[in-house]
Amino acid sequence: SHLSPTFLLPTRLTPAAHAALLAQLAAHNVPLTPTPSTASLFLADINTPTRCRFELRTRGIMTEPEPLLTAPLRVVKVAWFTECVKAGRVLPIEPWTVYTATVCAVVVTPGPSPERVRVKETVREKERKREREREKVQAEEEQRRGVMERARRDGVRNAEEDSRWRSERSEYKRSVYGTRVTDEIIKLSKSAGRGARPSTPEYEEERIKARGIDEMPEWVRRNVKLSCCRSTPADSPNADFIAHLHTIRDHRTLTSDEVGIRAYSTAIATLQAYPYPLISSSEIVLLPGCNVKIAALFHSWLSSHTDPKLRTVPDVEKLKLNENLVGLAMLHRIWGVGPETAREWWFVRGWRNVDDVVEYGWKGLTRVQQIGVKYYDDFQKPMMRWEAERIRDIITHHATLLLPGTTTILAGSYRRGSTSLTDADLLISHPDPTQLAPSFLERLVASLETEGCINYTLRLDRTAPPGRTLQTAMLVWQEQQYDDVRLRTLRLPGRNANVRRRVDLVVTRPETAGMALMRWTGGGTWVRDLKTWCAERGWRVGAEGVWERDGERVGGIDGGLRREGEGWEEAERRVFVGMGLEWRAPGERCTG
DNA sequence: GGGCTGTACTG
DNA sequence: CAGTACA
DNA sequence: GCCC
Repeated sequence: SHLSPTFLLPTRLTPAAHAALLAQLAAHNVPLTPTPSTASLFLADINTPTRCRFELRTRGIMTEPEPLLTAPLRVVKVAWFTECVKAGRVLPIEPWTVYTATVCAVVVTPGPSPERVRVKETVREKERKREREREKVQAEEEQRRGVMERARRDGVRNAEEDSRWRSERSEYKRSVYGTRVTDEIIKLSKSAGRGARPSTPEYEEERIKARGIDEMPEWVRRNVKLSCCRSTPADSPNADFIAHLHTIRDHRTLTSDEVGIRAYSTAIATLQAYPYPLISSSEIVLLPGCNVKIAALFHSWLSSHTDPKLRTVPDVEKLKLNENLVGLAMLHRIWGVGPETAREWWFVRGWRNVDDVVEYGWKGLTRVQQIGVKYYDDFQKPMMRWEAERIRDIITHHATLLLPGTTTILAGSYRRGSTSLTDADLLISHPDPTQLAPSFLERLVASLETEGCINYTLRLDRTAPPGRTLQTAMLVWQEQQYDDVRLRTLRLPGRNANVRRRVDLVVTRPETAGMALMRWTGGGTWVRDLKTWCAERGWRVGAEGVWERDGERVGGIDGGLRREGEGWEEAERRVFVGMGLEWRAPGERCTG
């Protein structure tokens, strides 16, 4: 045939589809090449030039886009070939061409061939892709910034400013305000578009009212970056703005942008700890973990409307309306479905709702995903505090029958004081270290199963090697109806209408009760920062204790449970002391 | 320019 | 090993 | 995205 050497890219094709297509291509005398580097025509199920470039690059072929007429290399939709077969003749190739380019280098990569057929990309590849996209955007930003920088240098900047530029951090931040911050603000208020009011008056106003660093809370002045070293209450005077940061973080979660998740979590935790209503974006850059980006978002929010209740951030509103993100979030709410699976289901398999998942994919789901789908609605329903208390009381009753003297405590968001909960976290221990057998949790779960309180065990730690006595179980709970037994014995078609609840059980030996309580009380960023605090001191911290980097338990940290009943919090206090941290009540760990 | 919490199960 | 789930 |  007159075709150029051709290669079929396996991207997004199942192994079976890939093989079938190869056979069909061969049958139609398409000149297939065994390696991509010798091909000049690529067939692929890819929709964007960027992606084509990426796929070729992962195969060592570096390309630059090139106009169609002169390009020696092109990537064409597989559909072109299938349409040709259908039509019985060679159709014009142009409409199906996704990417045309010239090859600037071919890198022979050692190691495993990338021609493994994959159903989906690995996380690593996606990270790399995101990285590239981000770099591109950043380069544009830098360019724009450079222009402004030069303009400014012509004018106001002098030697004194220049040295301050590089000085100590909060100083640095203050001097930066007026340069990078204003750039960001100008950029954003420009992009804010029609709905935005002119930004200059607000900006001038901000300058006048800006809170100085001397009026800031003590932890800001000391530049305390870790949330475990400050008080973070559940209520914030800036809750409306913080909600927008949550939206951005959710987006970063769905795109597996670990770094973005960290950055926004840190910023959220800081603002959540900040006790005053924010007045200006200049105030924000003085806060640890917040810099020009967060400040720009705040400015965008502040200038979006005069009525605080009606303020928005245009970029965030776009995220909320993005149907892909809305769909991904919906799938992600299924228990057992993380970002990777959500993306695979939404983009590759095209499932648009939970019913699609059931209809087209049920058999392929993991066991816990099936449970997650089955109780999708129930698991979204928030639980009241009294429900968690009931669950605690029932489990405590069973545990005490198995082992008298057992003590329990509700941790998680319950302990932090939330009024509505997504699950119940119950810690279980016993003041006598010799009493808790490794099989205790298993026997407790079995006992609750017999009683009919547990529908499913999502996960149960069965391994109990010597030295490890902390065990966890994740359960699906349904409160029994009082006449359930009667219904069962009389074989009446009774239906239990109680909502299924997620319950996590943690059995800890008394020596590690304080650590375990700290860990399961959270919140997320608080625990993360706690580990950072320990890492900075060369300690490794697990739920079972604090260890030197290489093995030995750190002396002076005693989180032991000494007494029955009220011993939990005292054990936790001793851990704070041992770590050199100030005690924080659970209600002050609401890092969001 | 490199780093970002740490652990354990499931498939 | 990758993905997910805890807080 | 922010920090060192």
